[in-house]
Amino acid sequence: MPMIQPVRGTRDFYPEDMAFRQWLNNQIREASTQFGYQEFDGPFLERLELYAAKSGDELVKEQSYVFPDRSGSMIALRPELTPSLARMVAQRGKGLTLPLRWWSFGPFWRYERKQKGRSREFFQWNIDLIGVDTPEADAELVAVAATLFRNVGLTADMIRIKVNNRRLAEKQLQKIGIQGELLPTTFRLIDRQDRMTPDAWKSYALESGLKEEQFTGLMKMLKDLDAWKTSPEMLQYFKAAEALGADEYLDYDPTIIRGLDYYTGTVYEARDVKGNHRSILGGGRYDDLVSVVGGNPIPGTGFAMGDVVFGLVLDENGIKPDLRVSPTDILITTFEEGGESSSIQISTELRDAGYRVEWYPEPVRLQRQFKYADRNEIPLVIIIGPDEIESDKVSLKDMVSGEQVSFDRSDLLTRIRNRLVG
RNA sequence: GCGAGGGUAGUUCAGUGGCAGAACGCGCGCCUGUGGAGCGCGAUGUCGCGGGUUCGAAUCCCGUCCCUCGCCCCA
Repeated sequence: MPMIQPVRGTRDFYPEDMAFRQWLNNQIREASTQFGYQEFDGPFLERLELYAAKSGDELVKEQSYVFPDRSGSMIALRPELTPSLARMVAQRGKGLTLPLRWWSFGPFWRYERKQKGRSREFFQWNIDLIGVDTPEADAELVAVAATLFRNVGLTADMIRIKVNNRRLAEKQLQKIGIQGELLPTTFRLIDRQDRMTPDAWKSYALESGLKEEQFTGLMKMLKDLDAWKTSPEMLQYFKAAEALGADEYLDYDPTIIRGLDYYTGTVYEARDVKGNHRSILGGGRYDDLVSVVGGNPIPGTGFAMGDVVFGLVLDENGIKPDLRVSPTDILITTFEEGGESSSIQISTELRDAGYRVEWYPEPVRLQRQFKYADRNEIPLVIIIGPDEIESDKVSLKDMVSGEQVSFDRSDLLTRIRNRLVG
């Protein structure tokens, strides 16, 4: 029988992969909770309409896994979390004590062509601050991200967070006569600049309805790295970021505008400095999302970070953690067959004392058993063979130092507790 | 949906018409109850699948499936 293919775009998590996923989850939990954020999660399945309400065109029509359930309702595997969050907030309505600081780490699905940094099934960290519309709130989110980066060893010369503000951009565009219907078009245009050649981009701009002088104005605007100084909101934002210790990662970048329609203020994304990867995280302020799903308007700000690019960037910078896969503290060697062997008895005794213990499940050559302990980086090995049983002793080997001692079996727990032999 | 490159041992790959290979990993021995380093020995396999050309195909031709990378979109 031929091997059945895994579903395209999914990943198998072997123990070593699972160790990384769990490590990432822990790092995310650590950074989030340091700022008082509470963990939550939405369902993995949602009604399709929830996404149709906002995320709009591409994400819903082209990239969602959609299927009818047995009652005929159209169901989607969640492609993002923000609409669920908005729904959950709207549902509880006034019962919630604002502001809300919520975070989540879980799986998402997008039906797209697999490529570097992108898979169809991926994990994402979402974190949001809801109920406040101050620049300080936006700055806090970036500070949480910066905390994670620092904790895992990603320094400011490895990655940058590029920030802009849509209200500022709107104001600037207004000055060159771009407003109304031309505004979203121009945002999309800005978003695509780095993916097109200058010539192609220019003709795309003119086709989109920009006049020649507006195009020139736009070019000038995208090169003005001081424009943020004209925005009180951004001045306040950068000041807060500095107080929060996050400014070392931050750059103002007028070309950052972001594709999603619901952003209203601050927008940002983190990229690796070398530019070898897609964005590590992206987010911003959305001030009327909750009302879209039927609640009272509540402002919010937050971002999402995918696990795939994050892992690639850690790897490239040589700071991906070397994680131990086996949880075992102590391996008990086995010499004899039979259910009542001393090996099993000792393993139970040590487990009752709170240690993580495994016994070698068959009496193979000792060499194999030690090799097994070595490969799994098990720090301690107990040898209990005919010699030990006859003299009522136990031998203990420290796999790191290589030292081995023999002592009375009755001393076992004390000797283990003291760990280092001698 | 469009474009490019691939598929040979567990893994990474070499092999372009004539015996199916290397490295790493794995197993065994040196070492009768002791891992990591070294040396020696050993096992690897539907050459993605189907068809065709040929005395002979991993190699050439046709078809097909799958993987990777890019475009689109995005974490």
